[in-house]
Amino acid sequence: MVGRLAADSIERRSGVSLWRQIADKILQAIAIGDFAENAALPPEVALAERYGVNRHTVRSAISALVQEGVLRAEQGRGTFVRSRKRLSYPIGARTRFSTGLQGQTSERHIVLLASSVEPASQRVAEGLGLAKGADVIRLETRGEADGRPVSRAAGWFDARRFAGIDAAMAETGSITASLARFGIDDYLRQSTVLSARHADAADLADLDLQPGAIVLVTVAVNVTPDGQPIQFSESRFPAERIELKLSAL
Amino acid sequence: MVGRLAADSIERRSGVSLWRQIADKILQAIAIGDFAENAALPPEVALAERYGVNRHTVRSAISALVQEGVLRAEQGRGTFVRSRKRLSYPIGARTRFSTGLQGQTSERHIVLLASSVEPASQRVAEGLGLAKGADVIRLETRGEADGRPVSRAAGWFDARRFAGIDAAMAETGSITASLARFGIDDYLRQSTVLSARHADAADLADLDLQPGAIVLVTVAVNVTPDGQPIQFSESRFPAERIELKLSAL
DNA sequence: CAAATTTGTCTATTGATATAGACAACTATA
DNA sequence: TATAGTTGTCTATATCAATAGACAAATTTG
Repeated sequence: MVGRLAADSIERRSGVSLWRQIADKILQAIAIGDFAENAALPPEVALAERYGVNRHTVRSAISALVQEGVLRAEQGRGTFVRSRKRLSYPIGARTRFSTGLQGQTSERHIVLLASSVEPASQRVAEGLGLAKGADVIRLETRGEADGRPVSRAAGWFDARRFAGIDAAMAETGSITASLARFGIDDYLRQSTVLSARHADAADLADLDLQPGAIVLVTVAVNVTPDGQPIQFSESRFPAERIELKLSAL
Repeated sequence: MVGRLAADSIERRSGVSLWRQIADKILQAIAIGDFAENAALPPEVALAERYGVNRHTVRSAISALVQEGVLRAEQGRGTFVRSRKRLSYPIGARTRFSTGLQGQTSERHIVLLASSVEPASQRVAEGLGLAKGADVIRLETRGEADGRPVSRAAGWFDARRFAGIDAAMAETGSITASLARFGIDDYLRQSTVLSARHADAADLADLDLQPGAIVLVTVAVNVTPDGQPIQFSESRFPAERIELKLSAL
C-alpha cells in the first residue's frame, strides 16, 4: 500500500474493467510521488506481468491516461508522466478557494456558471436555519487552476439577506468579496461532511473527467463568527487531481 | 443531484459496467435518505426505463446489492431496503474511534490484527519527525460497528518511546487507553489528508467489500497538546458505509 | 550498422456485459 | 377467483473487455 506500483490486487468480474483499475493504480502511484514528472513508466510488458494481465490490457489503461493528458507515449522510447501530482486543497476553519491553492498553481479563479432563485429544499433549509421552501439564491460555480477544472460547487444563500449576490459574484469572481458587500468581513466553516462516489455524467462534463473517475463530495455550512449560517454548499472534486487537506483542526 | 434516484447520467464504455454504476446510484440514494429502511425500490422495469438500460442490467445491479446485504428481493412483492444509512464518522481535533460512532451503533470496537517493528519509510519518518529508517512500531487494526467492518488502519509509533504499545493495544483494544499507559492523557489531530480510490484486493478482504467499491483514505498525524508527534496513521473507510464529518474546525 | 528495446497495429478467439423477448412463479387486490 | 403487478428464469444475440500471437515502426545501445 505504501510505495511502488502496488504489485497486488486487480479484481476480475468486479464491474470495473481491468484497464480502468490499472489506470487508477498508475494515477495513484503518480499522486503518491512514485513517478516524478517526465519519469518513464515501466515498459508495457513489465506492467502486464506485474498485474498479471495481457499487454493489450495495459495498453488500454495507458491509452485512457494519454487521452486524459496524464501520460505521454513515445514509440520506441517509452511512456512518460506528463502531469503533476494532485493538488492539495485545504479545508479548515477559514476555507477559501483562491488562497487555498496558492503556491501550488500559477493561476486560479472561480467561474460563475449559473444562478437562480428557488425554494429551499429540506437539507438546504436545515443548513441555513430557514423554513423549508423559503427563497434561496443558488450559485453554480466552477473552480479552475492553471486552466483545469478542480472543483464544481453549488452554493445556497438566504435570498432576503443576500439579494444581488449573484451579480456581485459575477462581477468579483469571489465568494469572499461578494459576501464583503453584504457586510460579512469574516466567516467560518461550521461543518463539512465528506463522501466519495463514481462520477456521473454531470460530473464528467463539469469537471472534464473521463468516465469511471471518482469524485470527492463535500457538503458544508459557513457561518459568521457569531454562529449565524450564511452559506450552504455542495462541492465536487476530481479525486485524481485533488486531495483534501484538513488543516487548522 | 439533490434528491430522487438521479434520473440522468449513466456512462457507457467507461470501464465501469452499467450494473455497477446503477448499484452505486441506488446505494447513494439510500445513503441520502431517499429510501428509508424497508422501503420498496421502484420496480425493475421502472428503474430500467429511468436509466435507459435493459431490465436485466438493473437486475444485475440489484443482485449485487442483495449479495452485499443492502437490499432484499421478494418475488411477487418487490425489492426492499435492508440496511441503514451510512454511518457518520467525525474527524476533528480530538478524533477517537469509539466515541465517534456513539449513538449511531449499539456496539463498536477495534481489533488488533497484527503488529511489527520496522524501519520508518520516508513519509512515516516525516510525519513522526524521526530519521528515515528509525525503528517504528506498526499496528494494523480494524474498526467494527455492529459486527461490520467500518475502518482499516495502520498506525506507526516511535519504537523507542512506545515500546510495548502493541501489547497494550492487544489488551485494551483502544489506542487512547494504550497511549495513556505511556503518559499521554490527551492528544490532538494535527493534520489529515484525504483522498478516494477504487478498492483493491486488500481493501475488499479487509473491509468485506464487493469488487468495484470505493474507499476513502485518510493519512493523519496525531500530536501531544504541545505539538510533539506521537502517531502517524493511514486509514481506509468503505465509502458506501461511512461518511466523514469534519467537525470542531 | 546491427541488435535490443520499446511502442504501434493487425488478426483471431474467448468470456463478460448488455439487450431483447417470452414466460413462469409469486403476491396483492378488485 | 380472476387480474394486474412484481420478481425469477430461460434462450438468443450483439457488443465490449481481455487474451494471444505476430510483426511493423521508432529509438537507443553496443
